[in-house]
Amino acid sequence: MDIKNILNEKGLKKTKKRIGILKVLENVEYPVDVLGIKNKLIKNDIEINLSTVYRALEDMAGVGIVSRVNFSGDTRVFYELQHEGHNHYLHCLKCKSLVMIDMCPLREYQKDLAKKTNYELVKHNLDIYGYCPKCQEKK
Amino acid sequence: MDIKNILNEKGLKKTKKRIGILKVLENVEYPVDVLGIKNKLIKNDIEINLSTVYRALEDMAGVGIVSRVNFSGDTRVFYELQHEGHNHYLHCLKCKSLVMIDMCPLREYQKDLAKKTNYELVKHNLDIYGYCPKCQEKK
DNA sequence: ATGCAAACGCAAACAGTTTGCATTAATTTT
DNA sequence: AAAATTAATGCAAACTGTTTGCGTTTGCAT
Repeated sequence: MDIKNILNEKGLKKTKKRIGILKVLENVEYPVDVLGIKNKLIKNDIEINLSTVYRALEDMAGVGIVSRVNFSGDTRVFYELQHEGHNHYLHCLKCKSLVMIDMCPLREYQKDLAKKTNYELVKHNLDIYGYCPKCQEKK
Repeated sequence: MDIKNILNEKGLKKTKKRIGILKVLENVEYPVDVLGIKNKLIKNDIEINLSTVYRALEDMAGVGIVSRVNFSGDTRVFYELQHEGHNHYLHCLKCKSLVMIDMCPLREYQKDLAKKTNYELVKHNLDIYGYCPKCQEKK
């Protein structure tokens, strides 16, 4: 994703704060929530109001620059850059750690399903929950 | 699931309100949110306080009678009876309709993944998003 | 029937998110 | 390059969904 131009290309204004948000998302391994983004910006000396972060992300999600993610048992909204592909996560129910799953077993399945149902399918979320090796020991 | 006895079996007290909640969940096609449950109870002349619904569901989720569900772009928590199997949903992004997907392509995949990662996997969420046939016409 | 713990209602607190409005900054027009 | 236009921002307040403390009620074991 070309952070330098994407905002203008999508009809949004290219501001320091929005670019800052995109850089945060670019450097982060997992989806971040709004407060997390604000905190990372402040570490980089970019003062920003929470509602600005909310609005920027909503706008950018609207034009497909970022996408919303949410996880079971957590009411917060997380964001990530809109990936060419898509990500799936393995969650530890105890320590809340997150591991990305590379392989997606659903591409073919989604195609079949689209045919059967006549839906036009655009994305899917897959999250798998369990206990990581460390937390199994503790149990 | 045997609504008559499950509460006592799991060490919870069998009250009218909790039984009412379970009956609501039994008669509902899709996961319901807490307010939805309260409204359905009131229609059945069961007055109940919202916090009672919250606490009852949390307790029942704790002992595995019900399970929490959440959907992309909606921060509310939904509940359903804990199924022997599990459910996956097909979401229309426009009209927000929900269709249950019977077949789960992930059973084998989850087993493999558990072996590879040494996680003890307990559940997964799969939600597929797109546009239903009706909403495709409107576009 | 009595006593104890769990379940309940109510009000208040809380967390995350959204909104209205006045101000500032980015892009467009001149 | 300056002026005009419109989007983006900060701030305070509102709002929604959820949680908590506490006094009262109910279910259930004794």
